[in-house]
Formats: sequence, structure tokens, C-alpha cells
Amino acid sequence: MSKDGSISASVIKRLPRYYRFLGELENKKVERISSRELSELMKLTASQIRQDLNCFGGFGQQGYGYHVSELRKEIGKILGVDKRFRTILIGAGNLGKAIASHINFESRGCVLEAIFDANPKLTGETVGDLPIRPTDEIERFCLERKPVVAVLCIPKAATQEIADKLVELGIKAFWNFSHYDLSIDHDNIVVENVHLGDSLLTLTYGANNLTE
Amino acid sequence: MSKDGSISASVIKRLPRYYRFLGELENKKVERISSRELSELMKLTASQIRQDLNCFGGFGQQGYGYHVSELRKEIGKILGVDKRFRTILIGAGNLGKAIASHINFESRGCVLEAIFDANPKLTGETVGDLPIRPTDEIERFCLERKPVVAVLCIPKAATQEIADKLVELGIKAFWNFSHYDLSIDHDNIVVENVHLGDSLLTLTYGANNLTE
DNA sequence: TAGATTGTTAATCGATTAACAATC
DNA sequence: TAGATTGTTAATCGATTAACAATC
Repeated sequence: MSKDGSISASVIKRLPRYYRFLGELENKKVERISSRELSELMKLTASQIRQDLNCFGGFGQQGYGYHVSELRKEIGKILGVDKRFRTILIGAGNLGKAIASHINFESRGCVLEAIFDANPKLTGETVGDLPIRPTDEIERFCLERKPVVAVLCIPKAATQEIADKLVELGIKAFWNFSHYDLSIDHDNIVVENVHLGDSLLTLTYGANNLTE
Repeated sequence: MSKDGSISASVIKRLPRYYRFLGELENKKVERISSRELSELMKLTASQIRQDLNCFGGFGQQGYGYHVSELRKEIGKILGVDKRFRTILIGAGNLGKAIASHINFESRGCVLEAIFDANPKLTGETVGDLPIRPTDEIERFCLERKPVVAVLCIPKAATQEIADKLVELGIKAFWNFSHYDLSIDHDNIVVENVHLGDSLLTLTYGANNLTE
């Protein structure tokens, strides 16, 4: 933790993984775990686990370790899993539909409330139990429902323009799947870019550099 | 670069992004670029760019900068974009279908050759121009075609078992979308885990911690 | 040549790991 | 109490940034 109390991005990015492993332990009815045991499970050091957790407070107990379900609940609270951030998804192509139907938004603090697509032929089609709406309804929807999270599954060329418009309409958080590095000039907006192409290319590098 | 000549993961993970930005510059007919100009575009430091590129060799020219298309070609070669790694995809649910049809494998050194799914009802259905095959054909396919990359879009519970089997069948690289941290005990195998749920949760943390 | 910009070394910064006193 | 394990400080390691001589 830096002196101003803010948590470094490296720590934050590990939290969902802690949360996931603790969930599995809870499912297996494990009640307590030490940083050493957890470190073996997650393949990191016990030191790092203790450092990470202590950014947020003393969740453990000397001589005992950590209470699994308690710790999980605390991390969940930090992440915001109990929130119900209203969420919209733009772009109902293959990927958009897959994200809409495959991801459990609720368990991650978000509620997917609407899906939009520029192609009028898709209007009325449903994904899960949500109808696909035309993009010209985005504005009215945002004014009425005030969503704060937007999932972007749209082509590169359209991304920045739509994102800027969405910021004006009150969107505060972007989950961006487009082949474009979204960055927002406004303060107080968060962006999570997912570049699947870059991820595959990293794998290709790995495959290309295996020792024979 | 460390003394043994190996490149750190932090550098590798930036390469696809360099490659992407250089591609866009090439499309815009930009011939040369300095580390300073590129740093402004990509929002990193010029120092870092020069350090990163020099892990692989002197691609620039003093007083001039870097030749865009030449540099892109070099990075592409390092990544392996000109390879044709034979690739199979397991799990033709929403996400598997979306990955199969949405991702350009060829431009990233991979050729998607087959799609498998455990559900016999999907057998024969096509995704793009590939038929979905039953999983019991995986073994024969691997013995015949010797694929090296596997994309896993299967449930958590099945992942480790299938991955172990695939390793025996000669798969060397895994692009894993399952809700499971795949790690392979064998040497000389590379894994790229994509945890979309963790990514959304990181965004939720961000949304949850915006200053009001 | 003079100006620009790299390649590369040195300095800084931050993240990870180790160590151990505190304490359950 | 004795043993275990945390919380936390200090040491190490690696990554990023700054600086500048080399050179196109």
C-alpha cells in the first residue's frame, strides 16, 4: 500500500483470484487456512498473501490463520460483489451474445439490463431473457435507468465515439472488448480493456519459443 | 533482459500492443516514428519503448527513429505471426462459438482446424466453415493432424483432465477460457489463462471505488 | 556539419520476498 | 504454557525511468 492509502494495481488484480480460490475452499467445507497452505494452492508466496491482505486490514489471527468464509466475504465486500451496478451491453455479434449469456454478472456486482445493436435486423431477437434493442434507444434508456457500467463488443472504429457519448450519458465503467485501446480523458471513469487478440498473440510467442 | 538472455514476461506482454499500434500506423502510411512520438500515442515512456525493443536488437537508427513497417515485421517475426500452428478448439458453447468465429487465428500464427464438443446434439453443426465434432474423435484427430495449440472453452470441472489428455496427445500450448487456473506440470508447455470473470470483477472494484 | 534520436548505462522506484517480534 | 502463524518491518529483486554518449 502506498502512503496515501491507495492500493496498487498489482494487488487489485490478484483479488478476484483470491476470491475465486476461497470460494472453492468454502465449497469444499474448508473452515480455516494458513497463508502457507493457500500459497501452495495458488502458487504464490505466503509473504505475498499476507502483504496483500494486510492492505485492507487484519483478516487473520495469529497462530490460527484465516477463516475461509469470513475472508471471502471481506474480499467480496472490497470488490463490490454485493453491489447491483446497472449494466448495458452494446454490440450483439457473436462475442456480445456470448458475453451476455456466458458471464454471471450478478455474482460480480453487476446487473445486465439491456443489449443494443446497430443492426436493425437483430431488433427483437432475445439473448438470455433480454431483447436486442436498436442503438438509437440507448440515450432514452440511459436517461431513464441510469446504468453505470457498459460492455462494449463493437468494432474498433465505433468505440471511441460511442464511449464518449456514453460518458455524457453517465456511464462510469467500461468493459471494452473492442480491438481498440479505450482510454477516457474524463476523470473518475474506469476502463477494463480485454484484448483477446493480444492474449492469443502472447500464447503464439510462447509456442514459438518453446525449447525444442 | 536478464543475463541469461531470456525476456521478461512484462516485456512480452507489451509486444502484441506494439504490433497492433504499428499496424495502425502502417495503415495510415506513416513511414517512420520516434520513440517519443510512439510513447505519446501509446501512453508509455519513450525510455520504456527503447528498452523493450532493445531486448531483441537495434531496430532503430540514431537521429531518425524507427521505420514503421520494418519494425512491425520484426516484432511479428518475434511473436510468430507467420507460423501456422495447428489449433483445435474444445467446447462449442456460446463462448467457444464466439471465439471460433470472432478471432482471426491466421493473423496470429494459428490455424483453427477443428472444433469439438461433448454434446452429441451439436455434432454436424458448423461454426464458420468448421463442423463440430464429438469429443471422442479428439484422439484420432490429434494423432493424424498433430495440432499444437488447444483452445479450451469447457466447464471448470472438465478442464484439468482434458488438458492432461491433450498434453499426452502432443498439445504444447493452451488458450484456456475455463473458470479454472490451468497449470501443467510437464515442462515445455505454455498456458495463457483468460479469466473473463476476474476481469469483470476488477472493473467492479474500480466502479465501487470511484470518488463520488 | 548540426540536430535528432537511438542504444545503453546508471538511478530510481515499486513490488516481492525474507525475517521476526507480536500474539492468538 | 508452547506452538503456530499472523502483521509488519527490513532486505532484495526486478522493472521503469532518466541521462547521456554514440552515431546516423
